[in-house]
Amino acid sequence: MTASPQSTSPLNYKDTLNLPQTEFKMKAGAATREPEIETFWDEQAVYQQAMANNRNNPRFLLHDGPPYLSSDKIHIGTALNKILKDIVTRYKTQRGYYSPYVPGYDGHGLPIENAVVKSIKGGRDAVTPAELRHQCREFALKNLKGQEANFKRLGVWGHWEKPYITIDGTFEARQIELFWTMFQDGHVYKGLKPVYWCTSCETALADAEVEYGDHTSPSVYVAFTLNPASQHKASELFSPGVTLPPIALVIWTTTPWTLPANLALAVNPDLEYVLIQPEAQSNSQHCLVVAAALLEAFASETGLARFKELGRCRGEQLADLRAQHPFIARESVVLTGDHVTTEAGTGVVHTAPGHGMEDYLVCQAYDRAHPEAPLGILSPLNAKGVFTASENLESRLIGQPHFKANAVVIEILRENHALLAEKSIQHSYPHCWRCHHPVIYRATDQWFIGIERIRAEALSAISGVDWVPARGEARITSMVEGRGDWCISRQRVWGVPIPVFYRRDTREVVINQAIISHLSALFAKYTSDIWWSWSPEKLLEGLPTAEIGTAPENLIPEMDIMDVWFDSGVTHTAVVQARRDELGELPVELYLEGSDQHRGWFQSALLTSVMVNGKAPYKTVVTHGFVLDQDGRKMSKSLGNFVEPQSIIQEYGADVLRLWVASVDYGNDVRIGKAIIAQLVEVYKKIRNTVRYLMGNLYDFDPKADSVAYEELTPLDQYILHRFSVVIDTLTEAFDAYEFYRYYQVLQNFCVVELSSLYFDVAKDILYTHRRDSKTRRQVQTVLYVLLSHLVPLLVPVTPHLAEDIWLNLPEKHRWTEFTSAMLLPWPKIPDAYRNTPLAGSMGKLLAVKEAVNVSLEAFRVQDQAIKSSLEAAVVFESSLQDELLGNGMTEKTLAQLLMVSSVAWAPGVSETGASRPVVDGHNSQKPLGWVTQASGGKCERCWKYTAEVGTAEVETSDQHPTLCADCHHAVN
RNA sequence: GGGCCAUUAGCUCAGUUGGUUAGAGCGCACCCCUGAUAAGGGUGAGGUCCGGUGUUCGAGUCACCGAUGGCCCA
Repeated sequence: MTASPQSTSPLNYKDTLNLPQTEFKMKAGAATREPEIETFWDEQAVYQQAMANNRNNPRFLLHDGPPYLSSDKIHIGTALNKILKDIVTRYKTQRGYYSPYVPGYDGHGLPIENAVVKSIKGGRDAVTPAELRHQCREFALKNLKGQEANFKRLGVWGHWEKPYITIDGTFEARQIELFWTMFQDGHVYKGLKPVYWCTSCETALADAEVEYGDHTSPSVYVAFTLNPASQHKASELFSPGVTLPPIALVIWTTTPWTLPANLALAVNPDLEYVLIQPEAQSNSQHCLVVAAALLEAFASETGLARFKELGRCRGEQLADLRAQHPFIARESVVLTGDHVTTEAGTGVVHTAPGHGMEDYLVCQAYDRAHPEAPLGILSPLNAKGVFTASENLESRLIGQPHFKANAVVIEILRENHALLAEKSIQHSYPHCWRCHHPVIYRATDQWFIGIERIRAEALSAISGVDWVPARGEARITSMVEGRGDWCISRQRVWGVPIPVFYRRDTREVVINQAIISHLSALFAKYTSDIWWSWSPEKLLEGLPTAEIGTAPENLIPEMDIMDVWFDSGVTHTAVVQARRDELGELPVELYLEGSDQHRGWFQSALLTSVMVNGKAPYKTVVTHGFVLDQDGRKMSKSLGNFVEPQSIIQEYGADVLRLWVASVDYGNDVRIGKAIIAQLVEVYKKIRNTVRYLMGNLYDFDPKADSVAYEELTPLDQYILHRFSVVIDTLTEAFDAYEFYRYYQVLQNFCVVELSSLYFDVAKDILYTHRRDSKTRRQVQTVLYVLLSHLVPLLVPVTPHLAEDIWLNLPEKHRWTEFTSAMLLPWPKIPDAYRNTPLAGSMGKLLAVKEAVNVSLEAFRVQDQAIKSSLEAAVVFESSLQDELLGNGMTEKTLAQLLMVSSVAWAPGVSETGASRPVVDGHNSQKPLGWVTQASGGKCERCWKYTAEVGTAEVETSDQHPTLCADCHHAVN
């Protein structure tokens, strides 16, 4: 490279152009840039500033549902949830609402307890409950730190200095106060409920703590003979007018030891049942009832060779018949349940509510419908699984462990002629995960919250809430309509204690206002850990015996803890109400969680809120679906299809992940994967480069001094402003309706179609080649500045890092407010004058012509190889179109600019001459609108347009620039 | 096994109360530019509207059955 550039070199003219200048990088460099920006936000306390700015405005409170602290990492679904929330609070803040966001964490519960137990050498028994709780607390707090860092790295803003945590002493203090409130109002009661029980470990097990494995059990068929009144009814049912021998319903069971607790027989209301009479010599003197579909299997299993059918009926007709218990002086009532199937057995199910979950549920339903004669629950076993003395129980059974009781029961059945068949089978059966012994269902004392009394009120509260999407209302309504009482007892240690004592002498429950107030103050100070490490005497120290009701020495503390759903359920009061000075009154504006929370948090919050506050805790509930992989499959270890939010952030940045959240219709399940992220990266770049173009071309523009009045802008300028106003309206509507994917679609479309491919492309010529301070250039810059100043705030809710990166790269003169951070920018409002529908109509026609010209130019370029750049072409339109294409401020010059050709001319009845291509209206191809031809004249070395002026004597003699057109000649001088 | 939901182009989304030839952007292919340059522009090809049956003059849209996937429950 030795030759110096010649004065006529085109390269020289490049230096005379007004090319873009900006410090704003094309590449985001998110991995390093985003954390810098987050540090800036922390240093500037932008969240606190934003809250302070809106402190006295109307409130919009989104109350955070607490993620569970079982891990220090966050799942992609949690990221989706947090980002959605962040989009909402940022947008509402921009709209002027006071919209604080207090992050929450859920820190009690079995998964944490189990994880900690696993890490302890020697397991649960190696440590005291107090020590175990200490470790659980450490574990939860460690995870909180991890999750918090992950959430902040998503760009989520909020009150990170003071989140709420369900394991805080102050929270626990509120929680037992709320328990007391419900207790006082009669919502809390003690009852029996079957739970998985390991008689070897003598402990209750959660569902997650049982493992299934093979087990050998006796399989017996047992006859339950109807009592006399029912005998008559059944007889009429199956065989009217005929006197039948005694009728018995036949059940099948693999747990004969549960027969002493039998209280009912369940049939399926929709199944057909058949009554048969075995022929003599068989081992039954009764007529037998079984499901018709199972008759054949039943006959073969019991060796019933010959029998005759006496009649049939539907299950629901059997309801309310009463049978005699085969060996206890008690009746067993026939009830109906959909859980009865024809998969196995007889279609009549032995029902012992103390020993089976379905049995329990179906009996609860029966008791709700028959409050005058409830069945109740029987479970005559102690913690070791040994039969205890109970009413009418055979003495042979008392003292027997349940697994030995099987043989005794079978013996008794045989003696009583109730045993139709017996054998041994192998089947899948639940076992304890610790000792691997078979487990049983055993009814134990549990604390419940009654639902019946508040069900109607809860349902009416539901109908007053705005559910988004709307189908959520039907979902939670049917769940609340059908649910039973809420068992809040858990036989664990990592949780808030159920704050009651029992008297040693009378076993009476002791709880009162004085005790709760006292405990609450202690919990707030020391946390509920003291329940496990302090004696009742110490817990109640300073409280007069008179206020307790008995001497502290006479008290035993309840050892059950509360269901974690109770913890998180009451945050409306334990957090929002408790911090009402900061957060305001209930109900809050919004709960926003995954759709699984219809059964979880939405419901636990609603029920507790209705009980203590008499209303729903929220005005609106938004739910989102689950995150699946790009093939629509659930993420699982075996498929190895997990998408980690951290890895996306590391590679592409949090804003790309946030853009993903904004791009999907979260009302249904959403997908994520490599290809989807790749697409979002492209869109992110497009938006970023759109802004970069704006910034680069405004470097010499002072909005105060250089702006051009709207009326003096060109039609294209005004059209873009019109389109932009429509876009902002649409985005606002989309955000108000929580339809963020519309934001994504519309914003992307605007950047691609209106800006990049139309306006920016056309404007380049003016921006680069016209004189710096020319009016034409200032017109364009005026529009660019409006776009920039209104676009940045639009980016804040979804891509805050990008918005801030722009703001920090903006020169002082381009900042339209004095805010230190883009996060404080209000939502944009565009002047009404920019809405110009008539202009949009006329410009629409011109743009259709531009499309048609583009097609012709493409053919001219590719097929004819007549041009390369479109500036090498000119367009000759049919003269009659002149009125349509010009006017309204449009001239030949601006029309050529719009079409990006060198010139536009008119000719009557133009026809193909030489190298040319017709311009055809796509919808009406009969006659061409005109023709594209090669531009005539010389190429201006500066603006690259072809004009007759280049090289003419006039230009040549006047200065040193013989290769420039007239316009450039002016611009250069 | 039951309840609820979803399924339109490779991807993300539109498709009015049933009404012409089902749209957009991205991606892809080809081409242009090299003065937004790890950018920009143009043109074009992509659809068994998950499948089947039915209602209707007419179905992506309504009804029923089924498939796949998801959530909740058992």
